[in-house]
Amino acid sequence: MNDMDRRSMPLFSIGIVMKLTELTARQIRYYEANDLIAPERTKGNQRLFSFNDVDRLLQIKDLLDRGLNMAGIKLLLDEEKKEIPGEIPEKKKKTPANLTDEELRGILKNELNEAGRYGKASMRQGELARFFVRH
DNA sequence: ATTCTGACA
DNA sequence: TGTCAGCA
Repeated sequence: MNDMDRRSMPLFSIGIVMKLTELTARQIRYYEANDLIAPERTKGNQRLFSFNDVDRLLQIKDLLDRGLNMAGIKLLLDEEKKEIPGEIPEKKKKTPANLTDEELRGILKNELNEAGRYGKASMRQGELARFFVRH
C-alpha cells in the first residue's frame, strides 16, 4: 500500500477531527453537506475521516479566515482537485493556502467570469463577486 | 460516552 | 453557527 492510499484511508472519528482542526462538529458536518469533503461512513453511519479530509478541513478553515465563503471555497477546491489527479507537481504547486490574498482575488475573479458564462449569467459582475467573496 | 439528523424561543 | 431533541 502506497502513501496516497494511506492518506485516503478512513481513520478518524469526528471527535478526533474536531481536536485536530479546532472546528466544531457543526461546521464539519456543514462543510460535508456542501460537498467540500466526503468522509466515509461506518456500518453505524458514523463518519470516518482520512488524512486528506483533515488537510482539506484545515484548508477550508484557512480560506474561511481569509474571507472566502462556501461558494468561493468550493470553486477553489474543485479546481485544485482536478489539477492534482493529472501530472506530478514538478516544483511547488501553489495550493490555496500558499496564495497571497491578492492572488486569491485574481483566481476568484477568473472563476467568477467562468461562472458568469454559465448559470449565473444574469448576475452582474459586482453582485457575483459579493456572492463568492466577502470584504 | 459518542455521533447523527433535523430544526429553530 | 449554536444548540437542543430523540435515536442508534
